[in-house]
Amino acid sequence: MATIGAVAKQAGVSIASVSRVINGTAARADTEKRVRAAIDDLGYQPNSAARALKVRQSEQICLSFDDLSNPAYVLMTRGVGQTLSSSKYRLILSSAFSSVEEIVKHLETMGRGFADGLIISPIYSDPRIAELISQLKMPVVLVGTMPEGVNVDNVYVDSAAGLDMAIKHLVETGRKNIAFINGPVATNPGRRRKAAFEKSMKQLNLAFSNSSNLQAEAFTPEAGYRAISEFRDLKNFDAIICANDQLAAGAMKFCVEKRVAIPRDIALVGIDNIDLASLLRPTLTSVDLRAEERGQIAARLMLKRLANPDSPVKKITVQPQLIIRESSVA
Amino acid sequence: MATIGAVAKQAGVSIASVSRVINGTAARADTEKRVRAAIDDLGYQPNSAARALKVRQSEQICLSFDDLSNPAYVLMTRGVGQTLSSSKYRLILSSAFSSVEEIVKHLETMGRGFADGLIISPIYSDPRIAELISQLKMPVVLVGTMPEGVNVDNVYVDSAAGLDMAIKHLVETGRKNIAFINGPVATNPGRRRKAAFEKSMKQLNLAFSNSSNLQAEAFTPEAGYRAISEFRDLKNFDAIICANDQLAAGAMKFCVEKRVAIPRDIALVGIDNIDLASLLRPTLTSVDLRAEERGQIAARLMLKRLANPDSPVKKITVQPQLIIRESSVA
DNA sequence: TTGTACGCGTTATCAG
DNA sequence: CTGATAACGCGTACAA
Repeated sequence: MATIGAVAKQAGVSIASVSRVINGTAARADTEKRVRAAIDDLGYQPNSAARALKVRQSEQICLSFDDLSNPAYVLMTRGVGQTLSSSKYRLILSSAFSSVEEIVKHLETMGRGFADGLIISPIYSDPRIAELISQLKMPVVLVGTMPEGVNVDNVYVDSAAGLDMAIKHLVETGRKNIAFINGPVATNPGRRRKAAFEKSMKQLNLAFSNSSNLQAEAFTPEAGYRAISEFRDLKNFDAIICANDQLAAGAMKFCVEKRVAIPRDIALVGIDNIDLASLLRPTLTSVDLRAEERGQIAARLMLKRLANPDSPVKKITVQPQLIIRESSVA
Repeated sequence: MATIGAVAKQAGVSIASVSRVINGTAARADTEKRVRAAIDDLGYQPNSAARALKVRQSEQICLSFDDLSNPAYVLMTRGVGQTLSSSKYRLILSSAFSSVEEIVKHLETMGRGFADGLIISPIYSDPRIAELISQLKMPVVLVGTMPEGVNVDNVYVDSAAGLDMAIKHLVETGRKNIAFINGPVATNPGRRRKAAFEKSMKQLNLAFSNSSNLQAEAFTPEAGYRAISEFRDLKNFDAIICANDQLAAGAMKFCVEKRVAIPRDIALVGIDNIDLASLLRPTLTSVDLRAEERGQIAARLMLKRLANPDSPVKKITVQPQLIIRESSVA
């Protein structure tokens, strides 16, 4: 590979001049022209390792989350990727964190400086994670619930409000007995959605019990299918809210098989509004948590922070939106 | 951030010794112990830019493809990510290539050395792309159809065989008039699937014409919906094959709305076997192109090539599998 | 405006 | 087995 030295020789100038041309510092017109010609000629590309070593910047941003099999994270990744693609930063992806240990290990490697910033959406809460994030020397944008004691840029979606919208919508359309199929309550979303559900139900004076509140073992369709099959009697309910669309898809599948009519017998509402929601039959009413938009916002926050490291920490809250489809209205 | 020098001072040894301990070269037991203690103490992490500069390796692998909104690529990304996560390599993602220009630009930046290898799945064929890939100094694994004149590791799925399986399955289950909804024929998959469809149809002596061969403007459900609505009369057909599951989902939606019964009036078959296929109603018969597995294989090929740069070029062919579901059998 | 020379943090060579 | 030291390729004082 051609180095800056080779370009300098070819152009008959010093390496300093080549560097200046590349980095846009002043240079005489004809110098610049010769340098550019040499660069083209040799197909020169600045070595990123050398550059990174010198300027202490990798031009890379790391995006970390639990798992790419969740379409909501795919949407987020798309948002981040889109925004980053018009910047100088590359996207490095780090997913598949099945345990707190793995996140901790990953966070520790951040010290190597291979990324200038970290956008992270941790599914688990753990003091170690919070501690490590706080100690990172690089900018961090956290997507999701901020752990205790962490103070970084944050993009947050008010999923409680979303759940509330869903419940109110169901009540307004005449439903009275609402069940909830949650994901693992060991996760942040699981815990938060459980709390939000119970709060809204109480506020609206709606009855609910442990038996109307199921916990699936994952945020997947299969888990949703298994979860709904554990209800003693579906006839006790006229509506089910699922903690995400994938769970809802599984639940819907079960209903179809058991000839439970949706929405006539039971209304079904999901969360996330992934593409799937409009392809199911009946189409699925869902609370749009704007994952792609959150990804874009997170990336923009990161770019701003990188450009201006000392600006005050920002928290951006995204409002969910209820997308009403066939699964909840006759 | 602590440097290797700081560790050396703290441990009372030379930086060379620290380096040796880190890289596992011989060292006396007590030297090693002191160095390790110092490393722990200072929370030292080797700087990856400096290391990359010296050893000419970035420990990063770049995965490039068209677009993350296609679930098949998400599967592939998962496969690659999984395999890479148990290696020392990081995954850098480069998607959203809407034009040949962008791919060319991206390929040119590869010369910067920020990645040790490139796994690429180009949706477009272009001589410039082929040329650039051939000239890259780094290992490349190509997922998909090899362009003319390119000679790199390749993982290939015999989608023609898959299409053939689908057609035979339809014929065996009594279908006679088979239509094909293709994606953009400007793309590699589009072109190949068109050719494969026509070849299989001829071989089986099945009638088909231009009017039974539609071209959607993208590989999306919306495009599938619009495409199927352009058939003059659906009654002319008793089966439709779609170039991917997303197109099929759109087509299915249209059929549901128009009260065309699937599979009674029309059988529907998709390609890719993404999660969606088993969630649709009716569930969708689909040709599994094993995207996730191809991702794993591609990553493994890359790791092998990196470990052994001079081994002969490999081509691994993956066999598709027809997953029969409700949309094609009564 | 241009060129020389140094240093970024590592690894690897070569004497001891 | 260890320590001093020369690269790796680039950016930038500083001097011209």
